[in-house]
Amino acid sequence: MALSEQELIRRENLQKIIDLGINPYPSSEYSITHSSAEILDNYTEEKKDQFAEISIAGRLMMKRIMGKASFAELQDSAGRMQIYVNRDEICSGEDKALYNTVFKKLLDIGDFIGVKGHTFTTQTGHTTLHVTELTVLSKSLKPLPIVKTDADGKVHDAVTDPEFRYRQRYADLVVNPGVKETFVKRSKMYTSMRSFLNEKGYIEVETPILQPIYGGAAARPFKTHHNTHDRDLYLRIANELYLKRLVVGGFDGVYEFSKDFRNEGMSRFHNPEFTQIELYVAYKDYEWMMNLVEEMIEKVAVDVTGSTVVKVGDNDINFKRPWKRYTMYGAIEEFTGVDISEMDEAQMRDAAKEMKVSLDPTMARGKIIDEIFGEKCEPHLIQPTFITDYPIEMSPLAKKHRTKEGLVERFEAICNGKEISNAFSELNDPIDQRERFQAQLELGKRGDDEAMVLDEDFLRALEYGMPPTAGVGIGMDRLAMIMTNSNSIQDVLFFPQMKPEGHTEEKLEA
RNA sequence: GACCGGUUAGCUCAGUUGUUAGAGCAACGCCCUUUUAAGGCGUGGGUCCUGGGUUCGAGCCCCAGACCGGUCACCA
Repeated sequence: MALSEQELIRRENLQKIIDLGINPYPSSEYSITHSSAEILDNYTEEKKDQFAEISIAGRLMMKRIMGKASFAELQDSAGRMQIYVNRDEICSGEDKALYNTVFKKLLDIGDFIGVKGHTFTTQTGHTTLHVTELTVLSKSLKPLPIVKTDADGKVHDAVTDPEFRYRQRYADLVVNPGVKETFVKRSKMYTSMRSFLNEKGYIEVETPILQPIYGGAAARPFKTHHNTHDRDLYLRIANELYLKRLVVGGFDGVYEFSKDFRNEGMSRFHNPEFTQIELYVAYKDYEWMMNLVEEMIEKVAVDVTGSTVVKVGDNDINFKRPWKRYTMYGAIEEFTGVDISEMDEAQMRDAAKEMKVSLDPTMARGKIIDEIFGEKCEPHLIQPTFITDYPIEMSPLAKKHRTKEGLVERFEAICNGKEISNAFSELNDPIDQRERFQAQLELGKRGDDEAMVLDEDFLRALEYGMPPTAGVGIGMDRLAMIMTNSNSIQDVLFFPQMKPEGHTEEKLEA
């Protein structure tokens, strides 16, 4: 790629810095006493002494040069603050090159510098670092987009092109205010859940991502090959079956933040790799798990946003316990006025037709129920809501309902019209489990490429005996979308999957 | 996968009825010692996504393709 005019000038500036005997990429530690935020939040005229000899480091993001003195803005990981650079103070001797040449001409927006000095308040009332010593820490060769924020806080020329933002997240993070905050919140979600679960004594574990048999969900996998054993392996679509093996082994509470991979379509709710937390607790059931999920996510909301009420688009979503609960049939009756619980497949088809829900002729009873629910109920469930008691056909890993024929002990948590969580009383009857797998195999033979595969080793584990267990999976990306008011999964993933850029492809082939 | 929209300077965007490509910021030069979307004067910078076509002439019209987004379909 040909370099732009500005890139050429930056390379020339780099060489000129070297020619002046300054290392543009020094290796020694630069000692920082404060972050920009620590200064801005704590400085007052009375505490001047505490801020008399301090240092900060970061990117130069703006220069306002006024002859022999200048203002500039330095951005560090905590924010941005103004610095004041005076020629005769950073160049106390005769040689004024550091100011006249290096600072004024050779330093560009995006360069990392470190500055030492004292804090003061300008005539216009802005806390500013008065620089007495300036060190070049790293030269930037590529111009960053310029985004400005005015006195009213209005952002001008924000980089909005999603392609730029997702492909060059590093630049998006530097220039767009608020992007970093999204990811800090995402991180806090993890911290919040970890502390919640650790306090209860559950153990965080790691299980294989490369699996000989993919299981625990219905999805198409990514396939890869292990040369040493000369066999195909799959990237996990879920870690459910491995965590249950650990429950068999005697861990009564295990969880894992699991990066899972599904070789399927992409949308603003789907990325080929995504993250779930899965948790399994022995001697519990799905009723117990509902209470735990409520409690945990309410805490997450408070830890991440400071409130149980989270603004998402036009909605205020309230995670305060208790959440609304419907059975699946109950939800359908609530939103359509039709009780389908006693209907056979043919009656259900008619009912669906009446509701203008379009069905595939191959759909069986369970699938029809799911279709009606997905069409008529799910989009209306904005506030966090539990839906319980799913048809058995769609839940091959869940225990049969203790009283209701044809259903399983399963719940999903729905929020903002989307599933965020899925849980069961886990099926621990090895004979029933084998039959369910076999039913899935039949589906597979009929061409369902998402049907589950029979996992003999998992069945062997179940045959040793697994205690009654409640299990849950929570979609971390979708929860992050809600907690950060993001409209797309790409906004809560640092590096969402993208098709390759044309010119980088050529380089790979060369 | 289908439909719709987008792609012009480093960034944000104009570009009329087809005839020499525009602005702001950024960059470069000069001035300026408390400015803050700093300011003043001046200058340079373009594969108009790619490839074909129509035309005397295409950023603009036509065809094909690439990438991005949205909606739908698919999808636990």
